[in-house]
Amino acid sequence: MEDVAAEAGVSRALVSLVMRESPQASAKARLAVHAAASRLGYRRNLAASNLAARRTMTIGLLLNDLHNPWYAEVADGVHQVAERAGFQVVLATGRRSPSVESRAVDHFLASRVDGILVAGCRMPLARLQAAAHEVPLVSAGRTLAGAAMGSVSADDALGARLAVQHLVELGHRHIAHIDGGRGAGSAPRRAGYLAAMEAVGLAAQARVIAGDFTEEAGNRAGQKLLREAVLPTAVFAANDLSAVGLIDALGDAGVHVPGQVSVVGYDNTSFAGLHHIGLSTIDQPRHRIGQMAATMLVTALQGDDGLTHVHLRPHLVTRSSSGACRADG
Amino acid sequence: MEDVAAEAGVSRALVSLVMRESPQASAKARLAVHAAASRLGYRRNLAASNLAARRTMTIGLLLNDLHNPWYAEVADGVHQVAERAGFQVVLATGRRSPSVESRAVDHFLASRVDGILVAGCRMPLARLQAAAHEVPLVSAGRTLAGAAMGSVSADDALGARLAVQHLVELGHRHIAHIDGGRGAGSAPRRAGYLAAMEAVGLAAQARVIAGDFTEEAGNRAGQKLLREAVLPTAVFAANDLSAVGLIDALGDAGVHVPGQVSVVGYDNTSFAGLHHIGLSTIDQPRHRIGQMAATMLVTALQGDDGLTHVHLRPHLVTRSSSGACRADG
DNA sequence: GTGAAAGCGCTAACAA
DNA sequence: TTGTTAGCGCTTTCAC
Repeated sequence: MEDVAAEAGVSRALVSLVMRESPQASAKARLAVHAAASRLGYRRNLAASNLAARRTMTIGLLLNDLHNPWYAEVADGVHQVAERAGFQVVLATGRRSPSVESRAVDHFLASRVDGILVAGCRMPLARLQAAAHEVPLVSAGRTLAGAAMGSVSADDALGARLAVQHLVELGHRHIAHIDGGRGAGSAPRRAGYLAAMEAVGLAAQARVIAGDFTEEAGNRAGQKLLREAVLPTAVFAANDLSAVGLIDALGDAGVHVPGQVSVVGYDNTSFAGLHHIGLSTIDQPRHRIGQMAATMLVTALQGDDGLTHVHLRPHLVTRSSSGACRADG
Repeated sequence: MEDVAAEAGVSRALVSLVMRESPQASAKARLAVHAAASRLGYRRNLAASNLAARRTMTIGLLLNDLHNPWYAEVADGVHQVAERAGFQVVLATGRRSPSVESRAVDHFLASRVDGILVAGCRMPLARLQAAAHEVPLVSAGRTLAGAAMGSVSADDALGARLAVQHLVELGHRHIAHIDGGRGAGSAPRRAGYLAAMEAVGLAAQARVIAGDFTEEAGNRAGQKLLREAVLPTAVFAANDLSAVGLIDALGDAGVHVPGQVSVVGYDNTSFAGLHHIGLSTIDQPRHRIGQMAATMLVTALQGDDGLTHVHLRPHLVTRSSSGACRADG
């Protein structure tokens, strides 16, 4: 920095101001300094800068799983908001492992990020709670009841209700549900399904088949249904993958979708939109989740400590896997 | 740190040693210091530490697009190697935009990462070149001819050859290719296809149809083929998405796959393995690419400056979309 | 806009 | 093992 000041023929203090993009520096000074800096190949040392300034203007974003495009969309929303507010986003991945997540959070904390955003994270609540006491923390995608932190997620129970309502409107009464076992979101989706069936007077027709969010589980569920006396006229699967597995099992048995059985999935995964599959499904406002979570965090960082828990509305996407109920339904 | 030393009843220097996991600290000292640290809620300030040590033991990994699972697998390979070597990996995403990529690299450089890994990046070569002069840099997934940097990628021409050979072995002679336009990897795949056709004496039967790596393009290509006098008996698509679009178009026209037309894709995307699709395709060793790239970078960081350019072998994955040539082929 | 001075919290080199 | 002594490269404050 010393050298840059000399090269530009100004003071060290001015160089510092320019590098920080302070409005106190005149336009010509700015130019002179930048020119000198690039001539010398100088660039500010963030470690030194952060150390002296005692803040980093950085937020750490922990993504549970890079393989899942869900997180990519949340990250897009986060980046958008954070950058507009002048924060750098640094990413880390938990690779589906709580201990890796935990180390990532430690790294964020050691790096003195100004705030932390966790997307779909699985580490123990107590661990997160502890982190939240060091720095503002918001969870995206998973509702966390913890104190001192915020969360933004989609309303899974509502999503399930939308799926059931859609099928009911198509005339279906025998609507089964393939659930997601102990997976994330499985419980509220199942509860939402049961509540919705009851609300339309179909509690007696409700039927939950165990699954685990895999294609394989959807396939098994399909084979199970096919062995029974009466085939339901519609199935609501807890995610798209099991919906596809189910459709496959039905197809192998010569059962037409949606002619004989309608199918609705959940998540609006990328492949759901492939023409070849055309799955009706429930879409989560992933981008909005990211935006809101980032907004909440940025607001908290700016002093207005308004960490709350918000639920966003999912919506139905209708494609070719759902249709009118068959005659004998 | 001062406080921790007091609390543990030891010297500041020892605390520093313990926090750095130096073997010079005795086991009991280690325990005492850790206990004191957690009692006081102390954690090392990485900014200060990096500043004083003048290295960060960190490598920056720039992923071109989080939405593409390709990068997730590369990242897995990178993490695995980097962590074993004691490096922290910090992630950033280019969001498919060269300017965003460029800013991410600037941030890495300002943070004084020890090395940079770029996966599938699109920023101007000159820009990367400049970065490579500040710090060791390796490109994964894209071969970069630049000096002072390494690269690890898959051999696309070989992948195309594998696809053609597979179809030839099944008895096909009329093998068309839907290409990827100006997309990444499109050119070598097309060239590999043409070379392979020529190598087996089928240069006259070679047929390239323009595409752009989308499902829509595959669909259009299918409709185009269907309008022609003779339908090829097999099609090699430059990626899975266009292969699926093609299969869809064929299906709509009542053409059976693989009974009448065999289809091979490229990339082994997650949906290719769905039973419902069952696409034969070319798989890239994504995980290996990440591992090798990280290994190359770590090696360079350890002084043995062996940055080179390596090509890894892709392989064929056979599923249900390819089969014996139809009788009149 | 400048210059000086005082750290930020840590590592590193050395002597004890 | 320990205490000491210098910085690392920057921001901040304050008087000028």
